[in-house]
Amino acid sequence: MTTTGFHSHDHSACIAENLAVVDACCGDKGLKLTPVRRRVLEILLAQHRAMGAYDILDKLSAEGLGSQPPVVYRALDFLVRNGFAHRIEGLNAFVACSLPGESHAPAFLICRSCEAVSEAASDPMRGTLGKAASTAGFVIENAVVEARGLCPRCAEGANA
Amino acid sequence: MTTTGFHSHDHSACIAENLAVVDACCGDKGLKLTPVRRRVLEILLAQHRAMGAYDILDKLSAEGLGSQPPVVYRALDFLVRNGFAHRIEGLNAFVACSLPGESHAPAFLICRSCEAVSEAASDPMRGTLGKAASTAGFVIENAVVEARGLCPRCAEGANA
DNA sequence: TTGCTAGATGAAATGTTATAACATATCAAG
DNA sequence: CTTGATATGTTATAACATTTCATCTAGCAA
Repeated sequence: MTTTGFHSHDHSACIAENLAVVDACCGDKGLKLTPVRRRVLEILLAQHRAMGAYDILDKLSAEGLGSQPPVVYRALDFLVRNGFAHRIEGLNAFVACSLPGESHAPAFLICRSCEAVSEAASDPMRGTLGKAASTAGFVIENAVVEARGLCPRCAEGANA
Repeated sequence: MTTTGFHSHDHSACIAENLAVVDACCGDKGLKLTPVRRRVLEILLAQHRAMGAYDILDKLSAEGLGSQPPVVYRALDFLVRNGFAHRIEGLNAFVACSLPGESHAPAFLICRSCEAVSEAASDPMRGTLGKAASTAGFVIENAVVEARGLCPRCAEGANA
């Protein structure tokens, strides 16, 4: 079980490595990581938290990289479609993917206090949900799994 | 494993029974099922599908029961808080609860074709997600589990 | 080189979902 | 009949997302 996001780490290396993987992946697949797309990914990577599209847009436009909603939504769409970022439905917000290039059935642990987001592998077809689906004759194509609660740091703070 | 919503049934009885349970439940807990709240629940019960707040609002206002967004959002808030309805995050929409009065950790099967929604019991603390959380030291308070795909009827149609 | 094509971007307007803020009504308890 | 609590009505606006159309650029074929 790999989860990332709640433990401390060399964050600039983490960003650099993620970007390198995405770069390579785009090269392989003939995808273009244009300046806007790259910058949006960098903004997301700068924090292991969910950001709203308009928060990202504020940053972008401060840098002169486009100032209208479609600019950021198009970039996010590219990143999400290609698995470099994920949408958090429960927050109407976005996070960088922790495992770009890997196959994806992500589940999220979202801290309600600090809004940090951690990504875990999941397997929606198994367990209760899979059974319910097969009983009902339902064909699962994808699943949203988002747990909310307290991250280790905030849980500790809450007890104090 | 109980799932509801995809099989055919006596729908007017299904509505009546659900309302009766909710009525009783409100009586027990001293909650008021006012006309607006009751009507919103009826509108949701009329179909085993997710409806947007503004769709509901249209119906309400056609009947003279309040015509502004807060009216419907407040009614939905009441219904969701008390477990008589659920919010579907992936659709920004709402469904009536299939098992009002029961304890709740619902998971949803949502047909992308006809938008029918079926509710299943889930147990987010178990399985992959629970393991990931305990490994990370994350305390889950609640979870959103929404599977999208094709319901039996639509799956059959798609194969034809 | 020219010109075609597809994908990416810029910009304006609009659509959709949700809440803030404040006023009013209703009703049961004292 | 006042008070306090809860529910509603109403206006305005915040927050999130898409449509539309024009323009630009890279890659490529004639």
